[in-house]
Amino acid sequence: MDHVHQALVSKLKEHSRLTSDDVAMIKSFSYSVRHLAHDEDIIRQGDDPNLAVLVVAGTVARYHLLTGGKRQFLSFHLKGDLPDAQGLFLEKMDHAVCSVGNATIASIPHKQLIKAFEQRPNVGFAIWRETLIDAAIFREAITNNSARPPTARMAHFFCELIYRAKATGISDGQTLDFSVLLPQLADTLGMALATVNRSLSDLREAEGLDFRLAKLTIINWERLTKIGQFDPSYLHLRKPPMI
Amino acid sequence: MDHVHQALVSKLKEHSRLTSDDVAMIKSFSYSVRHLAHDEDIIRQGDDPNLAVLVVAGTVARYHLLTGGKRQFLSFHLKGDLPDAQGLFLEKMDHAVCSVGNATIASIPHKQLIKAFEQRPNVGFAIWRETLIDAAIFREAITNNSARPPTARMAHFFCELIYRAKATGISDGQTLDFSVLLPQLADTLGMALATVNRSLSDLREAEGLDFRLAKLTIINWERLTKIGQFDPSYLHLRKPPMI
DNA sequence: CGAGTGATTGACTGGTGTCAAACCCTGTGG
DNA sequence: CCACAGGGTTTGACACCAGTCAATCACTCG
Repeated sequence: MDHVHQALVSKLKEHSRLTSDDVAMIKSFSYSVRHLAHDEDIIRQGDDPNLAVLVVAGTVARYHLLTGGKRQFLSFHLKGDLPDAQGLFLEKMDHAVCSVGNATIASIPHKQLIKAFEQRPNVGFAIWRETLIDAAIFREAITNNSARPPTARMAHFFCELIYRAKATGISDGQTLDFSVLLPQLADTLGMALATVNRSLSDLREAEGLDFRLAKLTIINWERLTKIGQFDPSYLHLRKPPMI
Repeated sequence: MDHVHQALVSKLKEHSRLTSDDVAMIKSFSYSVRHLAHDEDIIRQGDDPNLAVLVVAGTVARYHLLTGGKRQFLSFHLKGDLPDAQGLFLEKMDHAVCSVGNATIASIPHKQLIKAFEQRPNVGFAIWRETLIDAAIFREAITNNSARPPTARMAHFFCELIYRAKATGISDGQTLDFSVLLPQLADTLGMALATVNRSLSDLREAEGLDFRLAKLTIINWERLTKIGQFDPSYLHLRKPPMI
């Protein structure tokens, strides 16, 4: 099996059971690959795509474009994620998708996916579950950005990120390459650039984590989860990774 | 057709096309009805429900329970909504569901729904679409609570609410009974109670809306959408209502 | 070595949270 | 009929956190 299909199968297996027939169905998907530099738009707000994007390497983000040009980042996606699965059933994109750092994506025609869902409902249910976990992550983001003070908010954000990275096997749970810039972090967490810096140095001094030069390093996981009040149950993983 | 089935069919038709066979399938669902007073929990965080909740009348809310007892409200659901459709495919509830004011709900066994999806994929796709719109609403909430100042945030919140109410036919677009209390509004929008009051009186003075005694009144829709930067396209309705 | 990009720090301000008091309305009971 | 209690709302005073803006620093690349 090539690594594109493998990425998708592994991701779905994080939360769903797949039979060998299900896997065979997934293996039959055709796709085309594309490489991206930093901050390239993959899909724009208002588009009506007929391809589904699968992250193969690197990071991809979703964002709202606001009046005035400001962006609000909504989520970040790692290897195996389908950042625009919603495009399967909703005509117009209500947000955009872009690369964060160098990234590689594969595009799968919607038609093939829909046909697969009709033939093997279980494949559909797995991807449905994927989109539901997506929604759970959004809910957590609402809470994070609305109810937690800056430093806890920052801590929680990185807890989720490294936890998901560890679950998909692209991180050992200690370090992660994550080439987001600080102004983008500000547009993710709903805080000013100065506050991003202040909370990052808070977390450095508290010996929770260190984030600099696009490299995240966990110093003390216990402490970090405590600061960020991080409880991973909302990620609905069948086998939660140990960090 | 009784009004419970009708509520679900109408809701799904807001965004999806259903054949008469699809509708017949939905009509076959059995259910049980329950009446609720204000602020009763319907499902708790951590539950593993085997019934899906359908709002028949009144309002239902979802919320996160935080350490310390504070709540973060995530969304509000009106007639026809399935506030815990995610329970269909995710084992443990990562949030709770409760009533807001008097409400009536119907519960449909998961098994019946899953069987329906297998027999008629199109019914599954319609409910999948429903959950995707749910996710779109969450995304908008992230942006609203993270990127908009208090008054705009409040305006946007009520714009969405009355717009959705109008779409499902339970409001004329001018007034709506909505028995949320101000402290709950604060826990929804991520602001202090004092700020809730300040922005409500801002909107009153700006002649955008009036909200008092659990009754929402739109004074000037144009003005309100402008203040809240409200663009309803994220709700993905086939026939957007005119207000 | 200089330019450029991004990170960091500092001074300042204003908005938002906290807290407490006052208010309003409704329902109840003397 | 009025007094009172209670829940919910509204207002005010005040402190402080977080936003804005500008200057400085660090690093990379030409």
